[in-house]
Amino acid sequence: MSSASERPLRADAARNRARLLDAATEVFTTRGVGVPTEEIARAAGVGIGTLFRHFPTKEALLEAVVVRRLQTITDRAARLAAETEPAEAFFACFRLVVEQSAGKQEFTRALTEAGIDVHASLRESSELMRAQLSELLDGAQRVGAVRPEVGLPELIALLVGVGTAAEQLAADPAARERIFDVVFAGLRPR
Amino acid sequence: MSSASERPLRADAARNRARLLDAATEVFTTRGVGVPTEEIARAAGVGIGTLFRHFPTKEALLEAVVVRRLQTITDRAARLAAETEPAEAFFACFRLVVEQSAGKQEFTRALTEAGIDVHASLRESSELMRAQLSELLDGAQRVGAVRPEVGLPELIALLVGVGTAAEQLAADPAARERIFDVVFAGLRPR
DNA sequence: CTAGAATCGGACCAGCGACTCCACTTGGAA
DNA sequence: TTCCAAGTGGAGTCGCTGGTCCGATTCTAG
Repeated sequence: MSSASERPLRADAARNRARLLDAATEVFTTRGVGVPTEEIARAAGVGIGTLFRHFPTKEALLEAVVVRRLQTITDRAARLAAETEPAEAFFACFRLVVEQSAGKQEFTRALTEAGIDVHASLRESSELMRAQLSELLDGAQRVGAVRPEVGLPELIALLVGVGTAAEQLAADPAARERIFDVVFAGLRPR
Repeated sequence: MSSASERPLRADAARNRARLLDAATEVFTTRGVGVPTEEIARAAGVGIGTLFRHFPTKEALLEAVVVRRLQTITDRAARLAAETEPAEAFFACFRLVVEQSAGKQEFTRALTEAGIDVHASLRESSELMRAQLSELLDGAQRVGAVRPEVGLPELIALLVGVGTAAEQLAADPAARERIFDVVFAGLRPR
């Protein structure tokens, strides 16, 4: 519905917008939200003026990046959920979410906010994500693959937490694997 | 040794220094590292000049706060380790560390850096903490209370991760308890 | 009690980074 | 091809924040 309200962008404008989003994703995720806006413009090969024409605020840009990322992940999760049986789908998605948000404090924070408060545009996509996660959790619990007393908030907290943990072990994949082992084992019923 | 090299502070100066540390701890942990230095001075009831006299840099102040916090935790952990048998000590310390660093991104980051790079003063106290943790882990593993394949880096990553997770569930102690349940269960051998 | 060394405090400075403005360029409809 | 609305870019504005300076204000030794 939002795209319906916008008149179509001129070809070059659309290209620049896309470039900005890509550059912002890259820069924000690798160097943190603290980087000057100008860096992003430079990385995208456009002027700062152009950046602010497309995104009225630095925050708006960040928001756009996060929304896009949330959507991507939700989509993949949905596909996984549809194609795999519940238990496997649940654990695969857990991995997916953690891996996709690895090294990305911003995204982590976005997830965090999913449980607290968000701007309108974020609200929608994070709601979708929550729904998807809830469904997966439900399925896995029904099949007895996950302890019944774990709720959605705990799942989200764990996702964020494991994401943080994994981030620290970026250099050591084997150790990261052990983190998954531990948490997955803990999630299963005794 | 560092206190030996300093001449004793004048009474009021010492008081102000302590106030600054307390205020900084409070403000940093509740509102993030981003708060203006001046706020801290105000919270401590001193002028900015005084703040910078005691801590030449904002970073130095943060460092002092973190060092103090690390020491406190390490001390408590050591006491726990001495007074309790290994398995219980390990899990109690896990809780202790997580709870003490809850809501404190700065401290979390400090712990993070414990695995990466740190300034000289931090290095010392974080090294002590690491040693303490290593000892606890070792004891618990020797007693068979924790999977043998979990190493110190994984433990630290988990501490940070669970800290992050717990932070999100600040409003819901029961849910937080479930996080501990899951992770502790996962840490135990099958 | 008093000198003067140690400390205080807040006006002031400098750099940085988000955002504005507008002269200039360009896509694409006619 | 022409024209102009849409779009561009980057110099400049502005507020904020870390950090300095120095006259005023305590402490405390003697």
